[in-house]
Amino acid sequence: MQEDKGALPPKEQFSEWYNDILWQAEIMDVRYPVKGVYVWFPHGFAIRKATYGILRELLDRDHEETLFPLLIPEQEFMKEAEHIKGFEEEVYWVTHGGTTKLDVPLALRPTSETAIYPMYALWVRSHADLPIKLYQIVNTFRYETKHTRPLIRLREITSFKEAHTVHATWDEAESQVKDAIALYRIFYEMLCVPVIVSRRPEWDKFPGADYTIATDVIMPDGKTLQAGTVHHLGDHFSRTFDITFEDAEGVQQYAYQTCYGISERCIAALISTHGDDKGLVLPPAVAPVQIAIVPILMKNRDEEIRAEADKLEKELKEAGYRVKTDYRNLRPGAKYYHWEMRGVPLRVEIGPRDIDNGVVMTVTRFGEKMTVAREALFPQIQTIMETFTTEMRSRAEQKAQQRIVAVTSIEEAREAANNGVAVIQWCGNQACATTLETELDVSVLGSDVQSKYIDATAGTCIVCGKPAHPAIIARTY
RNA sequence: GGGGCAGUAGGGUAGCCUGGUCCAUCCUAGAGCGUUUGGGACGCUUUGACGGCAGUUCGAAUCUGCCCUGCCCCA
Repeated sequence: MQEDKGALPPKEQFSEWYNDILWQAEIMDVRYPVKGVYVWFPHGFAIRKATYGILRELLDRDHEETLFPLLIPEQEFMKEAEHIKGFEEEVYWVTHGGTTKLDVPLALRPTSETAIYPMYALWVRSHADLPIKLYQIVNTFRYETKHTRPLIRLREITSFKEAHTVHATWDEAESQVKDAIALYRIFYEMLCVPVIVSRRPEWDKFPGADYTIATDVIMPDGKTLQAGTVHHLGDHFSRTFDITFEDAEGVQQYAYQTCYGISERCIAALISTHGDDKGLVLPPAVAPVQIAIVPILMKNRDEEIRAEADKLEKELKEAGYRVKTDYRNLRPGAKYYHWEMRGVPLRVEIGPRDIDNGVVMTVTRFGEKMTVAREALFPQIQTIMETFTTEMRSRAEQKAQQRIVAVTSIEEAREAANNGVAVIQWCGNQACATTLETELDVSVLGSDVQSKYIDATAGTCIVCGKPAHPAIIARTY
């Protein structure tokens, strides 16, 4: 038993596992010599491309994609007081052009409100221009002072999908918030990643928002990862940036806005939710290689086997699958480990015995082996892929459910939050939240929790005993 | 923000305390040739490293300082 043959640390050691899998499954190269910024390997980038393809497809149904500049002039950036306060310690400033000091310092966007909204002020004239629903997928910069981590806490976020909408009324904006949450739910459903939706506490909302709804994912070590936020901006930014429209009666009104974002944390959630001791496990929808064909080459029948594998590859590609045939000069076992590490959902083996019997061997990433008649392969493969996706989803759901525990005392909460998400009753008072946060070393994620595993029944506050509603607490990334 | 530990081929490491024989060890990986192939193949040949700058010294991977980078703990 040689353990160190490219094997991962066990997933129970999540931190080590995570760092290692990024390297071994060729997702990110962390060796770039600037803190907090990393390089996408082609395989990781292909996962990103497929994942963001889904996100784009969902958004494109009623949004338009756009692209705003990376640089934001200081005077625009400084307009919204709360917004600045939320970001001022994290902004990178461009102060020079060559050796010349700039008259106006330029911020590298930490998020694009202050880049987009001055333009919205120009674009929005009448109620007929509304609603506006735009999004962009861009890189953003934040000078993180805490520990940076690939895909999770970055100084350059490379894959920030941010949508910015403008509406005539507060209610219409709220309805957009609900649409956005629904959209994020579908997105994570397609990644087979369970999420918990909740309303962030007042002190934790987006700087300059009326309120913030967030989606959290429970990681294998029990900490939660914020993997999507939706903000109702009210009219704070429209007042600041003077985004007004003429209503049907001819009166100038301030517009109402929302914005919502998802970053490459969704990839971190994808990897962490599904991966196992052998490597990545990817849903077929985002797997760069959906089917790996491993020909079992024998010297005396080499050409015949290659011809069969080629034919199989051609047919699978014509059926629309992303397929790779592995002709490398390695033992078959080495190839199995290779593709398992990279999360390929289905492996198809074809060797002399199979050819003689008119079959192929199929093996899913969960290790389920099946001999399938060559003639009957096509309907079978589709079924296998669908069943596999369903199985991924239910395994992930089960793990998530196990980590969500409703509790009625602070001691129980300590225990539950140490292992996942504790569902408590909370009166909504910040003092009670602070008590919990400091005593248990957790964060109050939010209230108005939307999850099928969490009961919405009211009760009494776990800290002060006053009337309360369910809230969730956890250790966070 | 505070404290601790570390940086040696592409990856993982030995050597450092006690400076010299270290043109730096082992595993892995890469390249070439050949034999192999139903769960991590084998043989031969070969490539490749002391984070950066300064200092101490006859001599530095080894000691000192600063910088850069990474990891861990605490707020």
